[in-house]
Amino acid sequence: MNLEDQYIPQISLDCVIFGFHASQLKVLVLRFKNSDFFALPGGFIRQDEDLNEAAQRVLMERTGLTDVYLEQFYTFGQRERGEVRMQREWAEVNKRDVPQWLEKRFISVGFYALVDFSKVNLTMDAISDSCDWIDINELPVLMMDHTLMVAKALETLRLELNQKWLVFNLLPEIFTIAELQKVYETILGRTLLRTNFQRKILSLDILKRIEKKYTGKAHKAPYLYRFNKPENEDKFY
Amino acid sequence: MNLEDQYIPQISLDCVIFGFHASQLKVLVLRFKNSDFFALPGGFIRQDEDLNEAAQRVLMERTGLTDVYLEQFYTFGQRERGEVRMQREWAEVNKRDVPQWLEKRFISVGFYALVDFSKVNLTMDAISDSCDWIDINELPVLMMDHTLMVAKALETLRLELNQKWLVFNLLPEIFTIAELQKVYETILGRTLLRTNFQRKILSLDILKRIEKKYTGKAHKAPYLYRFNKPENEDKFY
DNA sequence: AGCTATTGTATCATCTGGATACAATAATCG
DNA sequence: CGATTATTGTATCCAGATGATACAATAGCT
Repeated sequence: MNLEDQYIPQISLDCVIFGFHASQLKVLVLRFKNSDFFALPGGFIRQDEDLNEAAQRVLMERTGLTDVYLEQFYTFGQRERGEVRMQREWAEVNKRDVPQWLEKRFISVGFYALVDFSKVNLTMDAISDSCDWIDINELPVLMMDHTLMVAKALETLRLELNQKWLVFNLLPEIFTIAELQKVYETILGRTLLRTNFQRKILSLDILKRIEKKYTGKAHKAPYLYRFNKPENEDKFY
Repeated sequence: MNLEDQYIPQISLDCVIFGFHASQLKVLVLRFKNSDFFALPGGFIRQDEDLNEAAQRVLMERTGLTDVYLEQFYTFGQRERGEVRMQREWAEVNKRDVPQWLEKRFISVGFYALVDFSKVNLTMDAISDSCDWIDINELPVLMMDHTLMVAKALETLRLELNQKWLVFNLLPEIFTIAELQKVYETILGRTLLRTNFQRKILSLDILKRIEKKYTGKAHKAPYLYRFNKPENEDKFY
């Protein structure tokens, strides 16, 4: 069975995978073998597969992640997204032919994912030789329109931040309010007043207080919390 | 030149076109020749054409509309969107063969458009024999997943309503605050307090008061306004 | 034991939005 | 022709949310 029969031609998907670590918002970026080409993890859609399922599969195959918060944010359909040239350059470097199937123009559906950094166990695939978390403010130049994709994904994330309970996907099960606040601040790109943030978050009645945290630091220990999803999803903020 | 060379295979796009008239939010729906099949206006993407341009073109070709507020809202990639069956049924009714090209599974990018009802001059295409504005609450059963598309488009519209200056695309150049309020109410699906709506809208500093309206009605005449887009797009609501 | 950095909570002022009141006014009706 | 009616424009009161500041509690350090 050839590629054309197995996958839908001229459509791809790419994933902007967000993680949070050391007070920084990070994106998972692949580096192609024997090259300085960086790209987002992406893949194709099988003929007998739902688009959204394909995204889950691609994410799994290329990064080992499963059960991830994953959502479409935009479909990139520029005539000249740059793939062909880039693919060729990469193929030259690697002394391989680009399959004819890949020569054509592609339309790519962009997904963004939110993952718990601490749970990620990266697996490498055949073409990429490194796969790293990179601070959103220190991204290298990415292949094709992938830089635009990250920008657009972040924009969507900011917009949806206060519409859905997204942030908790970026945190471990248990966390402090200070950590939670840091996530908000990093995504929004601005600082928030600690006391008011605390009041607001607690008033939402979505956090379950667990116990005191042993910090080992020379100051009062904060409480630990767990996200407690409310039954009534209707109202928000 | 055959279809396969001209258009990207297995990708389509569909448009949910919103208009406002007689205090109702309406959607433009096509009815196929010799059938009871209703569908959204849609089309395909040329090999040498941007996705978003294709949407503008399709809109133009099928409805005569140009310069329209048009935006992606979701990409529909269910394995079984129902096209094949529906296409066949329609083809049978019309004693025509479905081109092989169309037999395959399609992924469709959904766009929504906001148009000034008063400016629309509908033109019919070859396959549809009627093209009507239908109240969003009185839609017939639509082909494939188009009913879902309308629902998702409306959801997006509601979300973006307070993020961007969308509503004014649905109104003529000049309007009263009462008319503006009616648009908000219809989209949001609930009534708003007149006095507070007026205060809020005027405080945003986006309306230019023109003159008094001669109504011919037995009561105080309202002012007319024009939308005055602010330079600073940053802050909103 | 006192110091320091941080946390948890209270409080005050300000802003925003819901609700009500009321004067202004353009036609119509008696 | 003045009273009536429906609607518009604006003011005001009140409750709840948010911004800003104050301060006591506390875990480890010196």
